[in-house]
Amino acid sequence: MEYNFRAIEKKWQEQWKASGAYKVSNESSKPKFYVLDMFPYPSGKGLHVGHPLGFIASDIYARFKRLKGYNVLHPMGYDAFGLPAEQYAIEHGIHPAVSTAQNIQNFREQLDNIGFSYDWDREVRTSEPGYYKWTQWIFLQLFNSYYDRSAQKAKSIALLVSVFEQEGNLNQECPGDSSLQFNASEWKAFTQKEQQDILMLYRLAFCGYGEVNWCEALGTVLANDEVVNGVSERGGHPVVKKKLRQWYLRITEYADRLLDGLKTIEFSEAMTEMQTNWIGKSYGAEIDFAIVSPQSSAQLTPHAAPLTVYTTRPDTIFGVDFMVVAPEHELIEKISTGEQKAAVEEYITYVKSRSDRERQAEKKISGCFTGAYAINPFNGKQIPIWISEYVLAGYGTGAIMGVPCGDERDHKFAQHFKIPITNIIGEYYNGVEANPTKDAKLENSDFLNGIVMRDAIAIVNNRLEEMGIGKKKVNYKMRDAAFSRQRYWGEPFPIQWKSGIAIPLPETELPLLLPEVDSYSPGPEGEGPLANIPEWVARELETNTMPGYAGSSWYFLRYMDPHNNETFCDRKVSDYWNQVDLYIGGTEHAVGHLLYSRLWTKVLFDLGHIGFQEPYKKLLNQGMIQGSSRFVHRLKTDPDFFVSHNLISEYDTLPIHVDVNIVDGLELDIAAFRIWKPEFANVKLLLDNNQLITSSETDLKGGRFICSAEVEKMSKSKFNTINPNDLVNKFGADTFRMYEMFLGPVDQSKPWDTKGIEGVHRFLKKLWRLFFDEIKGKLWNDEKATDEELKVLHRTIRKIEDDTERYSFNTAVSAFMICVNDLSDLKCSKREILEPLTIMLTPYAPHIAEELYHHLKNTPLFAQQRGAGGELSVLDASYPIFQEKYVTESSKEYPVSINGKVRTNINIALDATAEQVETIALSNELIQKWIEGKPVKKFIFVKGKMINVVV
RNA sequence: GCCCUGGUGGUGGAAUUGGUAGACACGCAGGACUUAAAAUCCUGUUCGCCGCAACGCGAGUGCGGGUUCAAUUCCCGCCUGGGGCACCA
Repeated sequence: MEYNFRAIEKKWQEQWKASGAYKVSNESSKPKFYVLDMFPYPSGKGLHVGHPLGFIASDIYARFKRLKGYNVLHPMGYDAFGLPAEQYAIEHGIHPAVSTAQNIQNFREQLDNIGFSYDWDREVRTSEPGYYKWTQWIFLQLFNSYYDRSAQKAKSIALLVSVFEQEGNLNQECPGDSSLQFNASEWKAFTQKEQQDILMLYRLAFCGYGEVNWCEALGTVLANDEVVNGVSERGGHPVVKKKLRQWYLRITEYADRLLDGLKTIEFSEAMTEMQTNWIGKSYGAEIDFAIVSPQSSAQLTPHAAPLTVYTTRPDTIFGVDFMVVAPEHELIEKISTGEQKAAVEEYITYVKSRSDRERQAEKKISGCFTGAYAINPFNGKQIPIWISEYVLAGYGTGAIMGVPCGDERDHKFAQHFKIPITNIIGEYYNGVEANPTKDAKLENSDFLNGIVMRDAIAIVNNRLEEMGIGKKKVNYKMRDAAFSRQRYWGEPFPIQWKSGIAIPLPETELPLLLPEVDSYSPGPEGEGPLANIPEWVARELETNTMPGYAGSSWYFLRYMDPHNNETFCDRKVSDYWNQVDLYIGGTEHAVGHLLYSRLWTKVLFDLGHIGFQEPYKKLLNQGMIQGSSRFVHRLKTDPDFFVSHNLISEYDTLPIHVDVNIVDGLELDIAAFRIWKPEFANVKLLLDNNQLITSSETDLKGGRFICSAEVEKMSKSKFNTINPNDLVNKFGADTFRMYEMFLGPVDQSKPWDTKGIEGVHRFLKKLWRLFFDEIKGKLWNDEKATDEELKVLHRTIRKIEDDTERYSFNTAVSAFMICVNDLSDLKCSKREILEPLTIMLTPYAPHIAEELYHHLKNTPLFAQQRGAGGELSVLDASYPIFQEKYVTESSKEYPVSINGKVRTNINIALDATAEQVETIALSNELIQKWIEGKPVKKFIFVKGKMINVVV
């Protein structure tokens, strides 16, 4: 009987489906465990081998926990709204709902192939009305809430209104406009529109104006991704910044809580750092500088408005040699003087054509003097005001003070424009590069001279506050999250506009269904496609739709209670399942999805809808599977002539992508190549041994055609994608699952390489042969296991359990291999050993495990024990328990090194004392030889590890 | 420009992070079985040197320093692959 994986896998997949083996109940006496994958966007390209890496890891962990006696929630669904489906609709006229459904079906087939343990009854699709009804509902919660800063939590906006009626906004600083102040009677005197405009400045979901990438030629707004070098990626049309009405989420109010929450969850250090950097909390000060402009060469005119800069280093105020304001800064127009005006305008025009990204990455220093000067409030020094693209309008006040001796970028700026540099840190500054130290004693700093910079910060802050020209200020890099898109394929906002007032739809009218449209093209004036629908516009409904991250911000909750029509998720149910215990996905969502879903969770918590405020207890990042592309090299002068890679230095060639599937290692399958594309059918190939072959020749004359290789993103256009289906067909799901894990640590990025998959497949066949012999048939028996066999088993139990628990799936696979190798050597086919092994293997290779388990259990004895009709599945077996007594050793082969070099091994009892060990070791002949009679300086003995003799 | 990650045999990786570098697997070489192939099994496989061999010696975890009895692991300085950026005053 041989290992017929195709029949076995098909049989058990059907059986598990029929028996509802993966159905999960919300009620159980077992402890709960929630394992979640980042749900995929169902793209038209289908799954490639990179996708399942995380899915397999989570499936292994979920099945492992199930065997360990947990009630495990392990769902899957689709993040089904998104731009690609809309793009596809524009190009092909196919409704996004239709193409999305097709893609989902395709994904599902691929997923089913691999044998995941998802409870498909809980599937969610964010684009289904039954789902987005609740996305809209949560949006209304956000819309109807504000952030109470003193209580540090979200509260109902109705509450805020009653506060305003009693005391105005005296104790409720306005997050949208900190200068806004009114008392109770003023509030009551406002018109309804005025009141609503004010409330908008408080709401957690609010409407405002913001800049977007606008492409006039395409008549649409573009994502940053779609803009390359100031033009649209598609078509290369110019893109400009345009202000549009936008919805936002007031995530900035939650900055501190998002920061604090990181301490309560297990994210990787890198991930925590990324989120921390994104939030970007900094402590500094805002300082007002008076401005003067020369009216004539002799006369300086003061300006009414000051230049306010934000700095984290007020202690360096005497080192300020110039100011830089962002090119968008509103002051520029007022302060730039006649002589400089033209240059300033020219510079601003140049900057406008550039993206923020380009501006930041630019190595070349650019800038323009405005002609105006700021006055240092402490010593009256005139400081030139420049504009430069490296200062961004969106951060701080959009203006900085340049301290060249302490900041590298300022230093380069000063050097480039030959601005004299004031040294305030003495020998800490070497004149060549800036030194951002806080340890220097200040010099050239008036009343701060001799004070350590670190201490000077508070002194300057106090002085500025006394003078009324500065205040301490905490700043965040993070900005409020833009929450609207001028697109079709997303959730409609449940908002009507009446006389400029946003009115939420009553909950009873949810879901507000996404209407059918004739065309998916954008609406007029940068509005979304919904603006093209007369009925929609007539109802005065919002024409924007929600962004992709809306639906994914709360999907983990819907899985818990997916069919509930009364509420997004029953509170009792969310109390039971609680946080996601293990969340697996890629780092690409480090700051987007992961931050937004944390925000939504906190708001839902504040409003009392759920009982926890961090969605994910533990996050595991899977590495990216890269593609390993192959290239053939073609003569530049002759498109029908290809040169083997080892010879290209002698020719002028161009690399061309070739399908990795027709290259074995680096050797091209020439016959397959000629068939691959018709244009290659008759080409000439110069082989590695300098033999030239033409289309008619099949004899390779002992040569090979060698390709070159490069690691790139996995993508269809690079012909380096591998479809998991092909591998599953060839080797089976169990082999595929184990091979993906065997590839390396799950969190490490690596290029895909199929060539080792045979080894894993051989392992499963070898395991099979412990159970069955081709001639003798059944091998397993009920003989008593020997100590040695039990030692092999229990070592394996310890290793697999430990490795699985710490997500080291690659080493677990190798532990299985070692175990099966050992058992084969021992010719052990005893049930006592094989049964626990089979159970342990279940998370990794469920199909073969179930098959073998059933063979083992297919005896009258077990049938009797089970009773009539008793279901039997390895999925619910109990995990073998490790027993120390089988693996304890009494002695160890100690490596002995002399002066750090290992010279020999000696076997010493583990319970030997240090003195005994020293005596034994030093009397050893070989060790004596190496000591060469020299005195022993030091004898180091690390129990259970090694011995080192220093002479 | 800034941030985060990696760099170990021919290849993927192991060494649970100071304590025997190269587990496990691929590939390769040789052999057994076979008419042959597939499958399977056995042996060898970091590099260099000496040698018939056992053994032995030396080098070795990107490069150069350092700390230590002991460094893939810790520190300093470089080189380099990959990923991300709204980067921060």
